[in-house]
Amino acid sequence: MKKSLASGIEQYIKVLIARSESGQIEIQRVELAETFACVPSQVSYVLSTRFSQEDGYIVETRRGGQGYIRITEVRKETGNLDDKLLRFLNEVQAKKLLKPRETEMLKSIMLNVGAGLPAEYKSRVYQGFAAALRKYLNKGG
Amino acid sequence: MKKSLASGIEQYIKVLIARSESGQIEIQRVELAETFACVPSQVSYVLSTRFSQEDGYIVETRRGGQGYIRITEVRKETGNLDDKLLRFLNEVQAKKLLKPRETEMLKSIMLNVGAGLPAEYKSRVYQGFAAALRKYLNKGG
DNA sequence: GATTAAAGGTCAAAGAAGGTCAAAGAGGGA
DNA sequence: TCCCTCTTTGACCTTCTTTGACCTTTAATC
Repeated sequence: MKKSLASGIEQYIKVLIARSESGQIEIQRVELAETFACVPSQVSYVLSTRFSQEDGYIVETRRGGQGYIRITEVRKETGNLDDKLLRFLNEVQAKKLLKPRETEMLKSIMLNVGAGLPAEYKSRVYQGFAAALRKYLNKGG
Repeated sequence: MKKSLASGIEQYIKVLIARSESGQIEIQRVELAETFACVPSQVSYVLSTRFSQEDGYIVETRRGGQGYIRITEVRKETGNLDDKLLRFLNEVQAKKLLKPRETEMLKSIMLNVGAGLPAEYKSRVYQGFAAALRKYLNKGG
């Protein structure tokens, strides 16, 4: 059974991410399309079907000259900032302090905020967020 | 990943400011343009897109002989950022994209997060938050 | 004071990405 | 075969960047 073009691109991206120390890569849509000899929108298709937030990835893009597509893997290793944040929010939700929709919203927002920050600030912002959320919940928000 | 000319100039200016004790620098448009081998208006472009008041800078200029461009980093005006964030969230809620409880929660959390940040990153984090929230809402969260 | 040179300002056009969406194609299963 | 889903393509859109021609302001010079 022949692998689809989409799967090929998917694998390729995943290898790139695996090889990166940071779990984050930047690609150019046209370049990747050229590599696979396909139209650029094919890359968009792969990103939307296999690198969604539910799949554990954050995708940020920039248009114009020197534009890029940045893909960040939200890793599951303990000690990882993103993972810590997710576990924290899960705990909070388990205590019925947040509704599911609220939890999902906060996860989505904070992971996206974090993806755009250099690591040294990400930690700080996440910690500030956790403190702020605790404070909010304690006040009987 | 190659950076755009605009980003390069942006970073260069930010380094100059960081190195200055006063948080204020003076440059000459033509000189900077020559440094980056580009047209002078490119510098104007960078200033208008990345050194606006919203971004936390004040730009003053003087034409004629011995003209200059003075860029001042504003560090105290953090209250405006809060106001802006609150207005943004109010607008979002007015569009019925967030429930009142959610809006209040986000306001409380983000103001607290912001309070713990050095002014120069607060703007960045708030902007990232706004972008992340928009992204979340667009996906039909 | 008038003139000229030396800045910076503006704006629109061209260029360089990525985004979107719908239509056509390909496979697999009932 | 017929359908349904996933994939592939391409036309067209939006956003951000780069460049250049032309304008305005200010200082220096005559």
